[in-house]
Amino acid sequence: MRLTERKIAAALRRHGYKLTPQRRSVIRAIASSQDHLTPAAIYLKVRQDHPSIGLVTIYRTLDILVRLELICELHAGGSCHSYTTGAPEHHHHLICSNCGEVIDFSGYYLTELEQRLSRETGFKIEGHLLEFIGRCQNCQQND
Amino acid sequence: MRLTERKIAAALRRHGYKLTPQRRSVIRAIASSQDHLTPAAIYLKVRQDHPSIGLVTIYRTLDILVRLELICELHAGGSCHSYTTGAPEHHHHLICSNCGEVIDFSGYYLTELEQRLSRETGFKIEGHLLEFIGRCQNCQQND
DNA sequence: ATATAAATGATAATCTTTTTCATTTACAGC
DNA sequence: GCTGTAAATGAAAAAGATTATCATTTATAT
Ligand SMILES: [Mn+2]
Ligand SMILES: [Mn+2]
Ligand SMILES: [Zn+2]
Ligand SMILES: [Zn+2]
Repeated sequence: MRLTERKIAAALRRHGYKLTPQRRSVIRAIASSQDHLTPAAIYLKVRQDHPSIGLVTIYRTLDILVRLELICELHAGGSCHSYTTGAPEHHHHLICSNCGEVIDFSGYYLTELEQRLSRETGFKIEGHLLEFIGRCQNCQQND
Repeated sequence: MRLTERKIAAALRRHGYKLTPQRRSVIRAIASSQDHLTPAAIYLKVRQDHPSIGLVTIYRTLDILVRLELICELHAGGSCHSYTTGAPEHHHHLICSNCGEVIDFSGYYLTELEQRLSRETGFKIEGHLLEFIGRCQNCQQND
C-alpha cells in the first residue's frame, strides 16, 4: 500500500517544512500516478494546475521527499532518475527495460548480507539499492 | 581479481570491434585506477597521453565495454554514473557515501529471488543492480 | 597495397541539474 | 486578524551530462 498524498503532506509538515501549494501539487502529481515519473514528467503534470511553477521547485521538492523517504527513487533506465510514492514497508523494484513499468516487491531482506559486509569491511551501512531489470509479460509478447 | 587491460582489449577484438589507440587508452585509464571513474574523469586521464581525443569517444567506448560486461557501471552518488574494470566473477558493490571508495564483494547470489519474481510476475529477468551505501572506516573516524 | 566498413572528432544541439538572488509567502506568535 | 521573519519560490543564467550529425580518418581483411 502506497503512501497517500495526505500522509506525505502531513509528514512534510511534521518535519518542519512549510506546506506550500507548489509542494502539494508535486506530491499530488506523484501520488496520483501508478508509474514512476522523471522530474521533467512531474513538471509537465504539475504545470497543468499550477502553470507558473518553476522546474527548480520540482527538484527542490523531490530532494526533500526522497530525504524523508516519502517517495522512492529509481536509478535504472534512460533518464536514470525517476520517482514514485514511497510505501511504508521496505521494498524493492522490478523494472521493465522496454516499457518502464515498475513493480514493487517486498518480503526480501538484506540484513544478513549487510551484517556480513559490515563485519568484513568495517563499513557502517547506510542503505542499499536493489533493482531488477527485465521484460514484462506484455513486452515479451509484442516483440 | 579484476580484468586486465590486455584481456579487455582482446575481448573487444574477439567481439568484432576494432582496436584503436583511443579505445586502448580508455581501457588503460580505467584498468590502471583503483577507483571508479566518471566519464569526465576518464576523459581527463586519457587526454594526458592522447590530447586530441573527443569526449564522444569516451562515451561510445564506455557503452560498448559495459554492454560486453568488460567494465562495470555504478549508479549511486553525485554524478550518478561511474565505471571500474569488470571482474570475471559476478559481484556487487559497496560504496562509501563520503569519499566514494568502492569495494567489490562476491559470493552473494540472487538467483532464488529472480526465480520467485519471474514466477510471480511473468517478467523475464535480464539483470539486476545491487549496491550498498555506507561509510568506510576512514570516513567514520574523520567526522 | 587496396578497399571498405567502422571509428573518430569537430560542432552543435539537447537535456538535466545547480546557483544566485530579488520577491513572495506560510505560519508562529501576538 | 495582523505582523515579522525565516523559508520558499521563480526568473535567469550557468554548469554539466549526453546525444546527434557528418565529413574525415583509420584498422584490418583480402
Ligand atoms: Mn517503490
Ligand atoms: Mn565492480
Ligand atoms: Zn514492459
Ligand atoms: Zn569513505
